[in-house]
Amino acid sequence: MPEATTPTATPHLYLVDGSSYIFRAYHRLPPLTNRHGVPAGAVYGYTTMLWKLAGDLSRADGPTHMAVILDASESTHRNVMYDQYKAHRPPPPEDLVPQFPLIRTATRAFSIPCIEEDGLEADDIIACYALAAKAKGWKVTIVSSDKDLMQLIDEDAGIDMLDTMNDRRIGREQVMEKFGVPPEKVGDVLALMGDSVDNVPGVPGIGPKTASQLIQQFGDLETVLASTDQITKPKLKQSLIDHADAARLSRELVRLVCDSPLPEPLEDLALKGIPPEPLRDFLTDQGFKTLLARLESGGSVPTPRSSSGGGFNDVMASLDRKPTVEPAAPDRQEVDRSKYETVIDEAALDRWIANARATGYLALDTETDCIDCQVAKLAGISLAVAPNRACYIPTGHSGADLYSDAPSQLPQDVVLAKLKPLLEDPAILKIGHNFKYDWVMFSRLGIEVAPVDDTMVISFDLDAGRSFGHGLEELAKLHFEHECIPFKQLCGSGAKQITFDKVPLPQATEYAAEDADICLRLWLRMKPRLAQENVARVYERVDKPLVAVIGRMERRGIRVDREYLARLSAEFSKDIAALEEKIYEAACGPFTIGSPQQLGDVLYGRLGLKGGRKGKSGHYSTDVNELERLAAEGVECATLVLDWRQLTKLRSTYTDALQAVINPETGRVHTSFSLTGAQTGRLSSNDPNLQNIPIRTEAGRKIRDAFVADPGHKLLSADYSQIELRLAAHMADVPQLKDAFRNGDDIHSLTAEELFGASDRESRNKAKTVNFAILYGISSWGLAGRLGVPKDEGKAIIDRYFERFPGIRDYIHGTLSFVRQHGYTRTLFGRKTHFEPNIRSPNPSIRGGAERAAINAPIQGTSADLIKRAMARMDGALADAGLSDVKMLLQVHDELVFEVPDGREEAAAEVIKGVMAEAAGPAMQLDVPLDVEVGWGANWGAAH
DNA sequence: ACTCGGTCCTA
DNA sequence: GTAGGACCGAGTC
Repeated sequence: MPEATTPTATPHLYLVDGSSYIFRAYHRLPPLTNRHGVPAGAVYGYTTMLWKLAGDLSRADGPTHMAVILDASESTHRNVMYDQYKAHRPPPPEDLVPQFPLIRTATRAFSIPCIEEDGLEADDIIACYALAAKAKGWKVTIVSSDKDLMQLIDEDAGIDMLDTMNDRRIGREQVMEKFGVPPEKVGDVLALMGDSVDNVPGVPGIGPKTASQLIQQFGDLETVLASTDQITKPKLKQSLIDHADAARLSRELVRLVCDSPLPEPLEDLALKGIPPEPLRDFLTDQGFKTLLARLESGGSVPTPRSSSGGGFNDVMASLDRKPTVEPAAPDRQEVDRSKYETVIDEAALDRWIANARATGYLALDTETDCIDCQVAKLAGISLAVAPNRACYIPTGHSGADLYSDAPSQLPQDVVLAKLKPLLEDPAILKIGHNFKYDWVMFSRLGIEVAPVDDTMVISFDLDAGRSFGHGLEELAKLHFEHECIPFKQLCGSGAKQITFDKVPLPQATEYAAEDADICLRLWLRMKPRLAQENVARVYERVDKPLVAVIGRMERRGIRVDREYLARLSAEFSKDIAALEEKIYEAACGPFTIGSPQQLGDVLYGRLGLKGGRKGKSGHYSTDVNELERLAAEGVECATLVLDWRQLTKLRSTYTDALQAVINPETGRVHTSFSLTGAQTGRLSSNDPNLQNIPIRTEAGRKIRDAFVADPGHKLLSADYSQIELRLAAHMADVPQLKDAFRNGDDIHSLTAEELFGASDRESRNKAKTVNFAILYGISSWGLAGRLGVPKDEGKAIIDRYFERFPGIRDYIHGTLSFVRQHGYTRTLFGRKTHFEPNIRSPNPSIRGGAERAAINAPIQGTSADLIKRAMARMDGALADAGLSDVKMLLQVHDELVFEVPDGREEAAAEVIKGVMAEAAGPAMQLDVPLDVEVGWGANWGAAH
């Protein structure tokens, strides 16, 4: 029995210096990302290292005990000694920051204990464990290459080091080779030479060579300092005399603290094997396919050395080992839903309010009976003040059906009256996830919540463009590997779905309090990153203020003329019916016109037309280009279908749909704007989308007329003229374009002159297309297609454009080289959009797409920043001008729509124009003016 | 009841 | 060539 031999073997403790490892792995490995798009190069390096170490478990001299040691906090006893300690260390690279938490995840996945302790650096913890193990006669291997730790090497006592980066064992001999002194003298050498990274001062003028030589000659630091009279070099002598105190301080700074109590007893670090289960999940989740394949193949699953033949059962046998030691840092505590409280009496509510006041901030979340916050009724409110300290306050729960009683709960007005002073207190920060929803709910209940932080917006400002969304559940999984209770589990789905107010309080509490708890944890985790990753300004100054501004716009809604829409619907229906008859006649029989599949078969099959293109689905393409081609060839059926499509589109998407979304209480349509909907920083609009109301065609334009002002008011529309081209001229620094905008010249005519030496209508149209192509990330192929010319000619035009406007070429090259290097682009106001991993894809079409998007993102994003800045200031500027009854209703990317009392149009126009035109200042001075065109009328169509 | 591709509306 | 959302038919569960 091999087991019989195990107890007699000397225990061997491996202490892994995780903190120093990831810095080195980061700099040595390429900037990989995991399948979530989060940088994971260092994590991957770390994982392979653990894998290798785990493999040593089966070796005769391999580890029996193992722990990973991490740095817990910034401040240690060394800062007390010397306030400059590590003071000049630059912040970690921003694509390393998101990897820190993953290091713990990886360690946990291997079921290896992970130790960190406030106030102690990893080096000190390692020293404590090394000496404790030595005292028991154990062998110790320190897995690190940190020179400070070389002080601990003591081969006679069985302490050595292992540098996994180059797979090298470090013993006394290697230390002698490096420092010229034995391990016990390394501290003296380090004290003399200092360390610029940790800001250990050392003695000026003394580097590794001199330090080593002096210690070899005199034996230790104190003797060196006492023997300056024997030193012949005058500079060196003086420096040692002048900086003796600095040398003594340095000696203390590099001394390892080894007398702290062990955070975990040595015995608890026993490691018999690596259970495959959490490891498999981790490797899958990160997309580390090579390691996963090795795990699945079973051959190289790390196995314990005590096992007879290794293999699966032995691995599983180690499942009963003590769980991974996890530090109790605030956001790392496991979510424990049993700690949540249901608040149903006033004393408890008062206690929670006092908790929040004492903390200074709270996370909160509202539960309602409906996802539309404009009509929803409140079911309850959850609060969280610290991880696992969360509660749910039901106020609107009813029984599960008509025959059961409502549960005991506080009345809504009591709860709101008690919460209102807290929620409106400017000294208490309220944190929500997608807080706009809650803001509108509270606003409807007469509470103006402020100040607020929104973790969804924070996540967006940090990680826009990465491969994960910004929903609470998704972020909980990503940042904490925590699975939230699915809403479906509580309320079901589809026809059998119940509303939240019918959920029994125990389950409702677990779900609702968890949301607030997770929101608070996300805030603790992400808020510091805003400053570290240099996006605090765009969050604080642009996006955060928009939460309440947009909440107000959504609450106001816009008035829609229902009868007018109904008449339009009827009109369209009549025309559609007539077209259908004609189409069936032309097609020799009825079919589903709305089915592209059937339409393709009719055109190219039954009617036998030629030249059809098939897409990847194997069906004929029947898009507008194909139908227009056929129509131009005189195919009547194609013309009819085009008309049919336009009218059915208008009817289904607009005239019918808009009538259905008029809020019965307000008689208005309340869209929902998403702050995180567009990766470039634009807003998006849904339920209904009011950012795609038709304008280009005659029939479509009629729909704009359905958006009307309240009686006694006008709708006023203000839009930026050619804002993206202006920004391109500024950002790419193109003198001709900037001059043209300053002089108010026609920009497309100027481009036509430059490109073609003429500015007739055809040349101008071509130039206009080229200008847009630039904004969208040009390709000769795409431009040629748009212009209907051969690819060569497209390329020639682009070349001429770059020749005439070299700034544009430099902008494109500069943007691409930046995004390739950093993985993201930035707007003028600092907004980031990430493009990893696609910007590095080996697939040219994916990479090309990312490149075009990256060229466009700074321009589109800056435009979004500008109008957002204008919106954030608008209500205040109107109020200052005595125009607080002018209401901002809609934003359509470069346009703002207002409702203005009759007679105030001119005054409002002046203020609005001013705010929009000055939106860049004072932070930014643009080289081009921002022109704003304003119009007003009884309806939106007339306001243009 | 859900997802996907095709289509088409906007800036 | 950029950025979105909505509707429909058709295929899947």
